[in-house]
Amino acid sequence: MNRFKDLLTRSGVKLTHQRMEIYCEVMRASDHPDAETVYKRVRKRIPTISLDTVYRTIWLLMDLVLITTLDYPRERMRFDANMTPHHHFICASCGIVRDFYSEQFDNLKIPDTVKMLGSVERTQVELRGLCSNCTKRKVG
Amino acid sequence: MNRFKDLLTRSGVKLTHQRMEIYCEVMRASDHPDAETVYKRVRKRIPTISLDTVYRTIWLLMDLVLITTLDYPRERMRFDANMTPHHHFICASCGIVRDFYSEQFDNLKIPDTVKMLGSVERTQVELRGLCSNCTKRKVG
DNA sequence: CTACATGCAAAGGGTTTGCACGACA
DNA sequence: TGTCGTGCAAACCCTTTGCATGTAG
Repeated sequence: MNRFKDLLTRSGVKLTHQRMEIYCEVMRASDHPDAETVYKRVRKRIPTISLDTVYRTIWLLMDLVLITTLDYPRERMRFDANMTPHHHFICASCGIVRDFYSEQFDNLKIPDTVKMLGSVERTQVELRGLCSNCTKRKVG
Repeated sequence: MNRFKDLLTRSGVKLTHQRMEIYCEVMRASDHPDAETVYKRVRKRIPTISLDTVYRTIWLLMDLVLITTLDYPRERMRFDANMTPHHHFICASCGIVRDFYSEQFDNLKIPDTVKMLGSVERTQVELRGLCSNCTKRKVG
């Protein structure tokens, strides 16, 4: 929590109680809540908070790398007709997604802790980073 | 393509040229297009096609497990303040996402083919299947 | 004090739906 | 020929934005 305050201050961003409550709420949650859910929960403590403050704060926290999205970079839905086992390299900057193949990744040993959660039908590895194009662009 | 026709017929679904073109287009694409992009491309061959037919066909193809989404199950955006390395178990039926930890998965050896695509900063494994709740529900 | 954050309400944009017409089987 | 699929346009819903007010630093 102190780390949170420091980071906000050092980033030149104001420390409001809305921001603190929203961050706490997402931290506390283990169910990967959506914006609406965060909003409802935070409203128990700050009844006057608005949904758009939740959104604005969430994007702020993402810029500060304090939280992430479960989904791919903020985008519309994208589709894939490649139904053979494959994996994804995702560029964090431009959002491009490249398929790649790896027998090693196709056959990962499923941890016992996961077997208790349910049955696994598909294994997919996601590697995130900077694609070579975006790397060049940042250097140049 | 014959497999496609068979599957549609066996599913009691009509084989229209719109459906064929949309499936072909998603098959052919290697860039994980969104609905709008598929729409634009298919329109070159069927100028009168409409965007909502693209959407309806895409959901149909997903039900037939002929294509997938890059994203998590059709949903709103969800957030995660767990910034320590972790992985996800996703239930294909109810959409619940459970975190789990695995040092093996944290330290996967990156294939050389990926190193040529760009630099990897984060490795995350996604295991999809049926959670124990949904398994029970289907059996019961 | 002053710039930045918030709340409200309205706009935006991707996706879905109702309905009448058209086309596969 | 009957049923299902399509196109159109409007509805829907999540998310974003503009603006006046409030507040942290």
